[in-house]
Amino acid sequence: MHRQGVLSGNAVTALRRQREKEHRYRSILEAAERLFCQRGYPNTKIQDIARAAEVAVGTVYFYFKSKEDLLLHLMDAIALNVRTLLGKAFQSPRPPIDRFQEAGRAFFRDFCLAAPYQLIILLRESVGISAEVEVRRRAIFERFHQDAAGAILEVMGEFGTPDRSVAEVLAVAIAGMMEKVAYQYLIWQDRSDQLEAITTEALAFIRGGLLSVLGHLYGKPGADAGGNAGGQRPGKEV
Amino acid sequence: MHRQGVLSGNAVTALRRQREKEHRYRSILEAAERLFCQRGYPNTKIQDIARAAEVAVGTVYFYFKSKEDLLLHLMDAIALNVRTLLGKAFQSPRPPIDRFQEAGRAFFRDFCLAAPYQLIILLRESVGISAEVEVRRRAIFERFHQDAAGAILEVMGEFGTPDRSVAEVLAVAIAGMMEKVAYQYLIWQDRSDQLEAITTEALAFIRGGLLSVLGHLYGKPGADAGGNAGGQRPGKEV
Amino acid sequence: MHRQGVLSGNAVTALRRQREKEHRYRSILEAAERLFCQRGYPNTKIQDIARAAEVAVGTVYFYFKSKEDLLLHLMDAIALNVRTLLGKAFQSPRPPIDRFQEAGRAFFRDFCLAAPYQLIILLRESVGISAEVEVRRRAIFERFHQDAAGAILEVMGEFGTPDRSVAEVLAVAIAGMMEKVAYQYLIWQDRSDQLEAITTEALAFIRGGLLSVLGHLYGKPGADAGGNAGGQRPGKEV
Amino acid sequence: MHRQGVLSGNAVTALRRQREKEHRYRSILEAAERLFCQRGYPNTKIQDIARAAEVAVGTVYFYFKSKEDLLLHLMDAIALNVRTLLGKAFQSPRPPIDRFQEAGRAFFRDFCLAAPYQLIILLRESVGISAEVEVRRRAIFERFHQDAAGAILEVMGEFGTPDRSVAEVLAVAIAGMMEKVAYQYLIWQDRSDQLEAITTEALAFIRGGLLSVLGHLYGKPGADAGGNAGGQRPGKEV
DNA sequence: AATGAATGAGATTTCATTCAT
DNA sequence: TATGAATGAAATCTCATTCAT
Repeated sequence: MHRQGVLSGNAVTALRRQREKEHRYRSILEAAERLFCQRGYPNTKIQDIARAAEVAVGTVYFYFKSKEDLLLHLMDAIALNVRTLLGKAFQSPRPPIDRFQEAGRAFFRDFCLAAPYQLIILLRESVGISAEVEVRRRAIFERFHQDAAGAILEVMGEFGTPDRSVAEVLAVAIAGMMEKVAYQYLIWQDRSDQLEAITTEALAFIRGGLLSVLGHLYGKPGADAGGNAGGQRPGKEV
Repeated sequence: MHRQGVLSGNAVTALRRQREKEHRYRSILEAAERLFCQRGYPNTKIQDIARAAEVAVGTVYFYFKSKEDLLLHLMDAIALNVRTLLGKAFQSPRPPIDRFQEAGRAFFRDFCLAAPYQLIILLRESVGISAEVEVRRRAIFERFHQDAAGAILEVMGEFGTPDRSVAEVLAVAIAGMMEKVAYQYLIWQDRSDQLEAITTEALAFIRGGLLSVLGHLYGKPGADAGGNAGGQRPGKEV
Repeated sequence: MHRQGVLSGNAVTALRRQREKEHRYRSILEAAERLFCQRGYPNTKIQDIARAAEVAVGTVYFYFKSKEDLLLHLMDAIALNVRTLLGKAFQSPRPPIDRFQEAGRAFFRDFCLAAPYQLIILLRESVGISAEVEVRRRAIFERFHQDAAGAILEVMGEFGTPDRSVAEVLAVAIAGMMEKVAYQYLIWQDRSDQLEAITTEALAFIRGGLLSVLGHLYGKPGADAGGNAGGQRPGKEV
Repeated sequence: MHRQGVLSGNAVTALRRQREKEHRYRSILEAAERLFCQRGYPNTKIQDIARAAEVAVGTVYFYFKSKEDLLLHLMDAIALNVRTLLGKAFQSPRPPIDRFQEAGRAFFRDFCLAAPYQLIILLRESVGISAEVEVRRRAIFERFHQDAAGAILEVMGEFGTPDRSVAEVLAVAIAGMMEKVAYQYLIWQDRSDQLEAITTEALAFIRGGLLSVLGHLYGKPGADAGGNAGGQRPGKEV
């Protein structure tokens, strides 16, 4: 009815609709995220999600093919979030070995603490749902591992010829460690207030393990001098 | 009527029945273990379990209160199995730091490889089922962590005054590493044939990380010489 | 888009839907009423009700929380029906004692004969189902008794000071009589064709009993000279 | 092994067994009676009854064909009990009309108060179970009604020619009253301490009603001076 | 006679998904 | 697009009854 500037009323309406649509999409995703964490995926009904997102059940199905699809979208969004975060840390201008510390801190501080629901979805609620979800989980973690392995290869490059297969095992080990620490101290216990100290311990462990393995691998007996260098480490870094 | 020295017919009968009862109980548990792993807990119907165990549905419910109860019993049996295994390794007469390697190898070789279904139940199928199952999971892992922390405290004892809270964080980290490596290389990928090498890498990482942290903690700059000492390690141990 | 004076298409649609919803609700209630009576509550499966009401099983559960809930709603509807009926009779402009006859006739003619299924639900199918159903049953009958006691108190008022506790016992007794007569001659035997006569006997009995008790209560000697007097009454009335 | 008197050991054993058998039978019946009342027939499992009677499930089935059969036996035992009780009262040497009072008091005092579980089985737990149980219930009550009708016929005999069909209606009405009063004041409310007074009211009501109806029937004027009070009324009503 | 483990048909209830409006 | 009533397949669990010992 009213025209504003150059946009016709319809155009304005279209824009608003677009905005509302995106808003709805996000509402649903957020409601699902929260409810999956609070009640568990199998105990969360589409009805609940619809109610929480203030839309009708049918609307959920307009935006997502199925309940599982909703979970998959959620997982993707979360994965993107983590990866972006870790990506930045890994691109730090600091020495390769330190980038690890940075990534670790980012993981705990900017992901686990900042978005605990997402952590829970990734580590608990998406486990054991179905073959397809498990495939997606695996793909997501595979990418994390590749990123981490890439970072390790860089560290290796400073010692000698990088060994991809060793790097991969180490990447998996490191990822496992961090996931478990997060699960233990943020999901099972709530020690978010002591997370700083816990993070420091864990990262020291990782750095030590890493340097030790590399030391052996490349026969640098003083390799762990890196640990020495790191000796001053804990306090300074990050 | 009664013969002295031999069991009366009734006694023999009673014994046999007892045996059969236990056999049925185990049949059901084993069928459930297999099916939960193959199809996933939520996709396994009580009917399937009954069929696989060659009993009637009602019989499953005679032995177990509910499907969840069946899972809990399964988890307990598995936990007992792992703990017994690790317990033996941790009681080895070798130096504390080496016991870790031993426990690690036992975990991979005697548990993960020997009973992959149990590994899957523990790490995947019991995740995200219900609050009660999660409580049990946590309790089980808590015990593992305590065991590992105990072993770390012994290692610490050789350096100086043991610090329980650090030991716990390290125990969690190490457990996480091993779980993840097992999940990645036995559940997601099947690299059981390369498990030997993977185990070695992982354990070297753990030993290195451990010694490095302890070195710093107790101010032994050469701590990582431990890594050196460990240098002889990789090849020999196991 | 909108026409003044008539309902817009949407509004018409909404209205029709509302009507259909109510229609379905009633269909289910009626199907349940019939089946509960014909087969008995425990032998009536939700599936049967759904089939009879021409809806899906899930639809029954959309309208009613559970099978028991369905029964409770049914009981409430029936109770409302009876109470309305009796209420009208009790508000008759005739002398209090006559209102009883009126209510009695209404009960037999307009309720028992007109809606035998409802009678059966109230007296047979809702008995012994569960504690909750029993509570509801009791509440329903309690209200009937209060109504009847109220009517008795009015009769008493014509004799002297009303005595509530006596009125209540009499109300219960009268209600019991009528229920039993209905059960015997309409549920157990089918003497609906002779109900007129049976009703007359029963109501005469009630009137006689009532007057006799009141006579004694308010010290009208001879009131019950052995039933000497009642003579004029029964034959004529009704 | 031991002989006593003339009975051989086997005979003694046989006797003991017979005693034990009867004891078991009664234990089961009593356990069922109690549990049916406490939890309701449908919520009582054969298992529960067996446990309460301290026998095995199979033993219950040795003595009773089915759960329903158990209930039927229970009902029969109860019916026998009531009938015996009422029979004695009705055979009293007192005037026929007074025998009613006696039977009424016996019902409330010696049956309802003395064996509330039996009352509950008869009035609540055997209702709506199955067609067969309902048939038995009806047969039992039919017999009560016949007994009562017989007593009424005797009363009638003192007035004139007995009218069986009227007697039957009155019997049903009286039975209904007493059942309802018992249900209301012993099952729904517990007013067992005031039962004396309640009984008196109810019996006065019955006597009054009875005499009034008979007065009219046999044209004894003055039969119900109480009716006198009501006297102005009767003709008009209804 | 007594036992109690085993049976299995069957009922209630749930809930992801659809689709007419 | 959005709605929400309707669907119905499917799964858990119950429990009366049986029967080998």
